[in-house]
Amino acid sequence: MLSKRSQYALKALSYLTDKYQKGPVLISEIAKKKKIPLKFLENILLELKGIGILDSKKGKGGGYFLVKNPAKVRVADIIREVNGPIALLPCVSLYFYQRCKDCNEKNCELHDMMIEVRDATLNILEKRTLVDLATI
Amino acid sequence: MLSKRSQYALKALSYLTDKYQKGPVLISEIAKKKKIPLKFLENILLELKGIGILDSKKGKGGGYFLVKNPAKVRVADIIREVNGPIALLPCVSLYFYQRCKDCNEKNCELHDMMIEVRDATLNILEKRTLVDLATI
DNA sequence: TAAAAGTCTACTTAGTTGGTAGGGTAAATT
DNA sequence: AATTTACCCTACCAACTAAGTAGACTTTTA
Repeated sequence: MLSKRSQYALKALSYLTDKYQKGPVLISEIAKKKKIPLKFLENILLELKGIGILDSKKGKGGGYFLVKNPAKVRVADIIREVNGPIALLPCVSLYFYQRCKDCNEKNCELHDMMIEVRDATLNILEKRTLVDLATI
Repeated sequence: MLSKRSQYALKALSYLTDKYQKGPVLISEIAKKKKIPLKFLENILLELKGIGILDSKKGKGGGYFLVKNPAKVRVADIIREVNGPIALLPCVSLYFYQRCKDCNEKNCELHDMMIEVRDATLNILEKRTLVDLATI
């Protein structure tokens, strides 16, 4: 399951995609429209700014805005950043790979099936971008 | 990600599938062969017995054994029991459905995509059974 | 009746989730 | 230059989950 944090991140990005190239958007506006706790959202947006998807402007007339083209930001990458691995096991994760101790992958009963699940999931999440989350 | 508990459950069931209809298997044997902490495994097997997949026999010559035909036990159902929902959001889960508060599904930005991911995953996990996890 | 084997209850330790509170700091407007 | 607006940062917290550990108890069978 995705964390609330991830859900909120995707929803906030959806809103900012709607407002792409229309100037900064207040955190409080996003929070209200997407029904996200304000201070929690603040923290999430900061993380997204940290990885260069968003930028912000201070002072009057400030707020957050997308800096990357939303058509180029993949949903899978947002989930990886905010939520963590997409795969069901660390030993089949592409971005968070960790060897199983006490189980060599070559003859692991679960390995092949989990690779399949991962690929089926990525086949969807790596093809979707923020544009697919836009509501307008 | 799957919990350790789920991984252990699947591995233990894999072993018991190998030994299907060959009499009870000691917890300690499963623990050793599959490298699972003994007391943790004990607890997991008890849960699996509780849902009627396994049964056990006490005393000397006792142990655990599969009671269901392993070809009829779906991996998806084990994961649901031990790990919980397979879907990424409660509002798209078939067995653990919960309505999103503050977001109506009809016009939720995430809903359709998450349904797709769920179906792609189930398409694999509901077709695999314990027989697919057997090593012999 | 002793030994083997599963059953049950309780506890621990560590980490994560989903927040809340409050002040600090930078920038724009007046 | 002062003020306001709005982002930035640190700390804290309660509840929950994961991943075990410990130890006593009960049942079976040789």
